[in-house]
Amino acid sequence: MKYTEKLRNSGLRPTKQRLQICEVLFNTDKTFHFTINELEQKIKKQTNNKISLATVYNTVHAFEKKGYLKQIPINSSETYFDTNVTDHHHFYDLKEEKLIDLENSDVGPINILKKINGKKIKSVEVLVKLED
Amino acid sequence: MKYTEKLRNSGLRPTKQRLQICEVLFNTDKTFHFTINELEQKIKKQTNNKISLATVYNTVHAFEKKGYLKQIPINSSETYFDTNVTDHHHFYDLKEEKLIDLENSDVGPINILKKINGKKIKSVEVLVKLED
DNA sequence: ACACTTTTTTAGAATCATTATAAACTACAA
DNA sequence: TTGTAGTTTATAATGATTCTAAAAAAGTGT
Ligand SMILES: [Mn+2]
Ligand SMILES: [Mn+2]
Ligand SMILES: [Zn+2]
Ligand SMILES: [Zn+2]
Repeated sequence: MKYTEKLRNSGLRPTKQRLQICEVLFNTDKTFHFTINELEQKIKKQTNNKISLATVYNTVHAFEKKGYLKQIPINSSETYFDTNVTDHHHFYDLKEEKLIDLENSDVGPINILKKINGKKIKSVEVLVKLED
Repeated sequence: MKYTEKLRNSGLRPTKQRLQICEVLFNTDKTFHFTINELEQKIKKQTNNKISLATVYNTVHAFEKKGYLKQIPINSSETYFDTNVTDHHHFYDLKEEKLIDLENSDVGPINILKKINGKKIKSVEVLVKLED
């Protein structure tokens, strides 16, 4: 399996469930945004055996901690994740409740002038809300 | 009462509860960020009579709809609101779980180059995550 | 003040995403 | 193979938020 080593290198055992979730998440050219429930649906469609919801949560959080997924800060009843872990930004279509990638190159350079004592910047994320 | 007219102009009846919540939210020089539960605590401290949690939710959402409060998009188990409804951005201190205002003047102008067909930009918000 | 309508408040129940539990199962190495 | 730590799973618990429906308050007209 092509993800076995990746998992092992991260200190995660390459279980059947994790490998299947890897396939769904990463075995594609395009990155995408998803909620846990959307991911569960995808898993159901793309694989034969069912993975328990708890495992989906556990795995997504494990992958997030390892840096293979990113959580997107947005006010929604469900948490959104992103398989695109590069530095980038988002449109949020309020009507469709869908996220759209906004590359760094589509946003001018962002220069944060204010400094907070004893703290360093971990990330800078822009959320552009869209309406009709 | 100084908020009676403001409420009436918004089509909201100036009830005792709403006026008290106005005092807590707006009768101060400084704007601030809060969760519903933090607001409930504040109300308890600053007033004698208790306001039911449902009313706090109702009022906050009514005020948000009228533009007197803003919701801040952030991944937290509780929703954060802001009494500062001007265009501005935020630091989020991951350790302290606290928001800090970041004025537009502390961030260079943000130019969104990508356009989405049939949609217009409603807001552009920057979230800067801070770590130690 | 009174009668009438509409809005608001309220306690409690319901919802629902997420997390915790703890028992069964699995990976892996000694 | 045997032991152990890690993982999965069904299910329960949690907790923020929303819903419900009855009581209270506010507004309106007389
Ligand atoms: Mn999460
Ligand atoms: Mn809300
Ligand atoms: Zn993205
Ligand atoms: Zn603010």
